Amino acid sequence: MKSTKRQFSVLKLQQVAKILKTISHPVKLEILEVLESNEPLDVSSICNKIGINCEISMMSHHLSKMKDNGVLVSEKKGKQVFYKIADRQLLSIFDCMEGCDLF
Amino acid sequence: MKSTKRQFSVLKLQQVAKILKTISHPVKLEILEVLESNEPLDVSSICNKIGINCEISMMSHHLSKMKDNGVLVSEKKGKQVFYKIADRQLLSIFDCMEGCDLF
DNA sequence: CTTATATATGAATATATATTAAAATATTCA
DNA sequence: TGAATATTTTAATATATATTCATATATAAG
Repeated sequence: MKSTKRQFSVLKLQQVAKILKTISHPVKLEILEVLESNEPLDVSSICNKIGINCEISMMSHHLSKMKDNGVLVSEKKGKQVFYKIADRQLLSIFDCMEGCDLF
Repeated sequence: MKSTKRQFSVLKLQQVAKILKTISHPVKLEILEVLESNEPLDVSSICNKIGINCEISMMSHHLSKMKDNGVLVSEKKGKQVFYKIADRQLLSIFDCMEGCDLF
C-alpha cells in the first residue's frame, strides 16, 4: 500500500518554490524547451529559436537569472557563452503539464 | 523511437506559465500538499494545518488567487467555504520535484 | 433583531519581476 | 592596435506579487 501523504519540510518547499518561480514565465519555459533538444546552445541561437520577437539583452537577463537560481549552467567558448540545463530531470515537469487538463 | 522534441504553442506556454506562477510560493505549495490528503477543507482548517504561522486573511488571499487561476475550486456550506484541488493531476508536479536533484 | 463566527475584500506598503535602452566588457581578427 | 562581434551589466521604468490591517459580508444561533 502506497501512502499518498507527503511531508515536504518548509525548507524544501522554499527551494521548490524558488525553482518553479524561476521557470514560471513563457520565455523561460521556451528556453528550456529549446535547450531540451539542442543543448548546449549559445545566447544568440537561443534567441533566434525562440518563437517570439527576442532582444538579446532580454534573453541574457532571463538566462542569467535561470543560471543564478541553478536551473541552467554555462560555459564560455571564445566569444560565445553556451548554456545547458543543469538537471534534465527538471524537464519531466513538461510531462506533468502535457497530462494535465488545466492547461 | 520516441521523439524528444516538444512543441508547445505560445498560448500553451502562457497557460502553463500562469499555472506554475500561481503555485510557485511556499504557502501555496503547502496548501496543495495539505489538500492532497485532506480535501475538501475549509479555510480555517487549512490555516491550522499549515506549518507556518498563518493569518486567516492571508490564507484567504492565497486561496482566492489559486481559485481565480483555476488551481482550486470551492463550495460554500453554511458559514464555511470548502476548497479542493481542481485537477489532482497537477499533484504529479510533486513527484517531479521529489525525483529532481535540484531541490 | 443582535451577536458571534467564517470568510472575503480593499487599501497601503514593501518587495520582486520584466522589459528596454545604453553603456561596458571580453574576445577574435584584420 | 583597432574594429567587429557576443554577451553582460546597469539604470530606468512599469507591472505584479505578498503581507498586513481594517472593514465588510454572509450565515447561524440565541
